[in-house]
Amino acid sequence: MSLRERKTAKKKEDILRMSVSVLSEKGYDGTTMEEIASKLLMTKGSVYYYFKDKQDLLYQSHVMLLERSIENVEGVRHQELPVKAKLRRAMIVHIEYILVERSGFEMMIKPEQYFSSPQIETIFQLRDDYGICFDQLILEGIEADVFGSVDIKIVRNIILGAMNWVTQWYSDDGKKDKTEIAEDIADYLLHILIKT
Amino acid sequence: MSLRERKTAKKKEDILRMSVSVLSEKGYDGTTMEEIASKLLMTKGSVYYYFKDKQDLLYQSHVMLLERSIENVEGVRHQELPVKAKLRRAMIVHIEYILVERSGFEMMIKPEQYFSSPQIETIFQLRDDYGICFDQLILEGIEADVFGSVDIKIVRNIILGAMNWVTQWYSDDGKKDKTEIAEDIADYLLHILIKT
Amino acid sequence: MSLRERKTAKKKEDILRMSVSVLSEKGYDGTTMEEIASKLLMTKGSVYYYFKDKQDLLYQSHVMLLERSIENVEGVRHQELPVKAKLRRAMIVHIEYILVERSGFEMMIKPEQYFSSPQIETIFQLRDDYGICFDQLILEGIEADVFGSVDIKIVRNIILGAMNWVTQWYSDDGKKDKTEIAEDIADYLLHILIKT
Amino acid sequence: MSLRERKTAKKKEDILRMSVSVLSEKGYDGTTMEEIASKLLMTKGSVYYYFKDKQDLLYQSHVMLLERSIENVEGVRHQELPVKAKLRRAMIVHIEYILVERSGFEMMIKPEQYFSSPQIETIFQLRDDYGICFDQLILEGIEADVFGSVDIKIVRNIILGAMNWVTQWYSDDGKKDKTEIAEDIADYLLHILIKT
DNA sequence: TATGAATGAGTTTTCATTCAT
DNA sequence: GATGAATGAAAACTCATTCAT
Repeated sequence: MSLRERKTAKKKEDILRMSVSVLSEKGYDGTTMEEIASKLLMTKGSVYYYFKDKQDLLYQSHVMLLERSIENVEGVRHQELPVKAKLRRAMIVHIEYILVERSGFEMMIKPEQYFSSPQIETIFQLRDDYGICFDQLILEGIEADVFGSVDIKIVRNIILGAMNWVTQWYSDDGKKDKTEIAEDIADYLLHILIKT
Repeated sequence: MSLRERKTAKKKEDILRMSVSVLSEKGYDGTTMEEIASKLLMTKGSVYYYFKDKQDLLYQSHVMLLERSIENVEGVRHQELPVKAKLRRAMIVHIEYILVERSGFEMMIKPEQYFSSPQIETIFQLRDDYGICFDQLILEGIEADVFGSVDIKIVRNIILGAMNWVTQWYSDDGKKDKTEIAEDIADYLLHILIKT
Repeated sequence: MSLRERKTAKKKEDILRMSVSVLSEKGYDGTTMEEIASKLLMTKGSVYYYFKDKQDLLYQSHVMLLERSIENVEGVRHQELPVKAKLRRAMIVHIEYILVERSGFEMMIKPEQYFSSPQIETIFQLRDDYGICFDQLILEGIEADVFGSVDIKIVRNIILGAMNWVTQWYSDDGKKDKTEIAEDIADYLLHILIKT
Repeated sequence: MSLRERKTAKKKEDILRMSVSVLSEKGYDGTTMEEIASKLLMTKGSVYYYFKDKQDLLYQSHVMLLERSIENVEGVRHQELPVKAKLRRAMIVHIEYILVERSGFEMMIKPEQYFSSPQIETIFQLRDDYGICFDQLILEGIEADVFGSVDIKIVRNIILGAMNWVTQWYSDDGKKDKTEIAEDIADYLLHILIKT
């Protein structure tokens, strides 16, 4: 990759990162291109140099977010850890990521509303991949007879829902910090799986 | 209340109900007043006769939804049932309601994005009231020594998150119907609370 | 005129009076039918029973105002007074009327903007009649050799302009009351006419 | 100021000028943004690029008009002329300006109707400044013992009223042209001031 | 007569998008 | 590559007016 290409890629990423943050604060329609641009000290026109249209920007932001999340969890999945600890870790990482970015997962809410055919498939695919990461961690536990034989799909979604909801209620000024909250949630959720 | 007044109230409710449904399908910005109106075989102007503006319509829809949810759960809370069964029932009722309204619950996600000061407080109050219903059910269980002594706030939010997330993944054409899914989720979530 | 007719006429006048006052405070476009109606504790519909449309209401308000003004000045014109005192009196009456109604003459400003052919002629006719009242007072003075031989049309308009402008600057909380101001203005204006 | 900036400023002024003219012909509410734009061979959108909203456009038009008027009179005030001639000149200039712009002075009538707090103060300030120009010319005359010792505030307002009213009755097809009318009015008004 | 409802035409306003420079 | 300008389509909202009861 030439210097030029690298510069462009970097700029694109900057835009995406900012776009994720603005988008998740104000929502897709609440955010204007003007706004994203001006937060980056650019003009609208420039943003259009890097992205085809607003759709495209939202889409790529979305994909970036999902890919990062997957990387996070995949990272954990390949660690050498007992299965229970591994799932626990994955949950903690996910929650922390959400709380740090404080963002983005709201915009995951209704992808059908904003994307259509070629894009929506990718999104769903990534979402699914993400779910599957957890499925596999659960499956591993069941096979190791550490977890009870639950309905994986349902339990996975309970876990995802409980975790993603955290942005709705967690506040920095409570007595627990992000990590403590993440640990607590993870521990409670494990109760669903642990064999007794 | 006179006949006329009752008719007006009825109309308002019709509009609210439709508005909830369109709004939750297309989102706040994706929904036009035109659309809501035409689905009710009215004209925009008529809708504006009943509601000050789009904001107002959205706000009242939202409030209606929350109030109904509270009624639902309160209804369960006053039933004569063993505490565990009661919480289970409350969860099932909540999930079924969400799935039936398939519904404005997405717009519950970021109220700050759409409402401001005088309204947002009411919304948060109602949300809180709703949460407290569950808190009390949990507390009852703890006091009856049926549930372990969990951190109520965290567990309540895990439960709410897991339940609300259901709109994201449940599909009518799976092999389980709404009630079965609701029961399954409730049962799994009870594992978090049940003393072993 | 039957009782019924008299009642109707009375109601019409009430509406006109209120309409003049609202109209002159908020302007033609700034005033809604709703507003006029509600100030009279009526509904829009009722107002439409008495007046064909908003146009008509404005027009008749306008005419009422002009006719009253003419009556005022005509009243003075037929008094037995020396010509100078008579003109002075007419001016005072006019200014007081304007200040008491605190109204209406602003809406005289651009009749062409609001009225068209059949109506505009009447308005102009009345306006003219009003001007002519003053013209005749001036003429009387010239013929009596009390006033210099001025260009009547110009002087009349100077006088009208100076008088009508008073709503723009007179404030009740100054040290002079309405009558004093009216007298002062009248006296100064007479300087234009008085032979030296 | 760069070329670009100058171009922008020019465009803004063009819009203002056109807006003044349309506004004064049709009144605030009678004028649509569409109309202003199309007279400038622009689209509505473009006008909004330069002005925040209709309010803003009207406001700035108004201010421009007032500022120009002040400049006009100030220009005269600093000429080397005998005081009586100077006031006469100022009046003529004012009347001519009004008749040429045939314009926006109607909207001077009820600024409270269209503007509110931050704007209205500026408007009133400018109006006042304008009045003060005349006050000073009058004062000069009194001090030079050319004018009698009149109540300046009242006389100033008589003069302004008489002059501003001219748009109501002057018609190009009469036998006198704008300048002649202006001179006549000025001369008559001087009678109020001149010592005898 | 009076009125609550409904209507629709008209206006303001916003914003993603394009494009010449 | 970047940007200021311009555009136009879409949406919210207003209000005079009508009409059945």
